[in-house]
Amino acid sequence: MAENIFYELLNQDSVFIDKTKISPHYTPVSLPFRNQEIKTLSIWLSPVLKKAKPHNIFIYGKVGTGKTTVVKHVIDNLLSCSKEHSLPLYTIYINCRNFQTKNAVLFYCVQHFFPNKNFVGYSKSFIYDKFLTYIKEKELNFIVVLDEVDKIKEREIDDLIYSLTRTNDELVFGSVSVVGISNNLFFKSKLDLRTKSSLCQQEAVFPPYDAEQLKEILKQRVPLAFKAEVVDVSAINAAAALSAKESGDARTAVMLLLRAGELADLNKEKRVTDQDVLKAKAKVESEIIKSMVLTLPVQLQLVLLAISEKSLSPKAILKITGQLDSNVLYSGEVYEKYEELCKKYSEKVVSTRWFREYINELETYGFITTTVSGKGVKGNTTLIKLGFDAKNLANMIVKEFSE
DNA sequence: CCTCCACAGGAAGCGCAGGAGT
DNA sequence: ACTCCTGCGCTTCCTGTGGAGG
Repeated sequence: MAENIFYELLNQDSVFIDKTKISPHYTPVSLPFRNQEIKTLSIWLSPVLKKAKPHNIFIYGKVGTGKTTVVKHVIDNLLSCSKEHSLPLYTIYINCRNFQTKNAVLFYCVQHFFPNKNFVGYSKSFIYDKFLTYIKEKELNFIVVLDEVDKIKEREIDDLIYSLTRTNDELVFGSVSVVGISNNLFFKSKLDLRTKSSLCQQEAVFPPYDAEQLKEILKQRVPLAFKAEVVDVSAINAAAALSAKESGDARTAVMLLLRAGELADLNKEKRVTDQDVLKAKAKVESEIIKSMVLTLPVQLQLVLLAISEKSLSPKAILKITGQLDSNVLYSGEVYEKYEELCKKYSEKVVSTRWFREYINELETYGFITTTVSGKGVKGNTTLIKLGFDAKNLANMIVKEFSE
C-alpha cells in the first residue's frame, strides 16, 4: 500500500498542543496593555445602560494593535451586563470589507433583525424604512460597529453615516450609535466635514506595541498553544523584536511563532528556536504580499507582472547609465511589456493615460515607488522601482493566471 | 535658444450596468 | 416592462514640463 503521509503527520510529535490559540483569529481572554483603552471605550458606551444614546466613536490604529479585539471585548461585556438588567441593547458587528456600500450595510442590519425573512430584491427605501421601524418599535439602543470603515466606497460613507445618525432625529426612545474602526490615517481627512464631526465625536488612537509588550503578549499565548518548554526564550524575543521593528503589530508576531512552530514540526525538531523564527519571517512576508496581490484587479496584476518581469530581465540592468539604481524602469518600457502580457493572457489593453492611473494606484498600495526622471534620461518620464522581490512576485502572479 | 522627445495629468466625453421612477 | 438617470471605467484630446541635442 502506498504511504499515506497523513498518518505520519497525525502521529508525529508536534510542538503544538493547540494551534488555534496562536492563530491571528484567536481572541485572547485577557488583553494586556489595553486596559486604558478598554476603560475609556466602556465609559463612552456606558450611556446605553441608562437607555441614553452614546456618542459615535472613531478608533484609529495600525494593523494588529488590538482595535477589533478590544471593541469586541467591550461589546461582549456590555451585552452581558444589559442582558442581566434586560435592557434593549442591540449590537451588530460589520466588517466593511465585505459590505462596501450604504445599502449593503443597511441590508445586513435588517437581515440581522429578521433572520428568517429574505429581503433580496426589496427597494432601498423599503430597507431603510424596515430598519427605522424595527428600532422605533422595540425602542432599541442600537450600536453598529463598522470595522475597516475606510473600505466603504468614498461617496457612500458620508451618506451612510448621515443616514444612521439621522435616524436619531426620528426616534423618541431608542438610539443609533456608530463605532468606526480604521487603520487608514488618511481616511478621516477624506470625510465630509459634517460626517467627520458626527462620526468622530469621541476618538481613540491605539498605539503600536513595543518589543517588550509584544514579548509579554507572546509569553501569555505560548503556554496555551505550545507544549511546555518547547519554545526557546530566544525565539519569543526574536519574534517580538522583528515585528516591533517592522510595525509593532501583534498579528505578525503571532504569525511568526505559528509558522516557526510549523517549521519545527516539518523538520521534526523538538524545539522552536530563534532560527525557526528567522526562517518563518520570509514566509510570513510572502504570505502578506500574496494576499495583497490576490485582491488586486486583473489589470493591476498585469501591470505589476510587467514591472516584475521587466526588473528580472538583464536588459534593464545594463541600460541605465552611471549612478542610477540598476533596478529602475521607465514607464514607457513597462507599458510595452504590459501590452505584450495582455495579448499573451488575452486581456484588454488600456490606454497609456489609464495605465498611468494604474501606476499611481500601485504606488499608493506600496507595491512600487516612483520618481520623476532626473539627469541622464531624456524627457520627462517616471522611473519605477519594485518594492518587493521581483522573482517571487512574478511567480505568484503567473500562477494566478494559469489556474 | 529652439525644437523634439517622452512623458504627466487635466478636461470632456463615451458606453455600459444597474438602480429609480412611472 | 419601459424609459430615464447616474456613476464608473475608460478613451481621446490637449496642454504642460524638463532634459537632450542641434
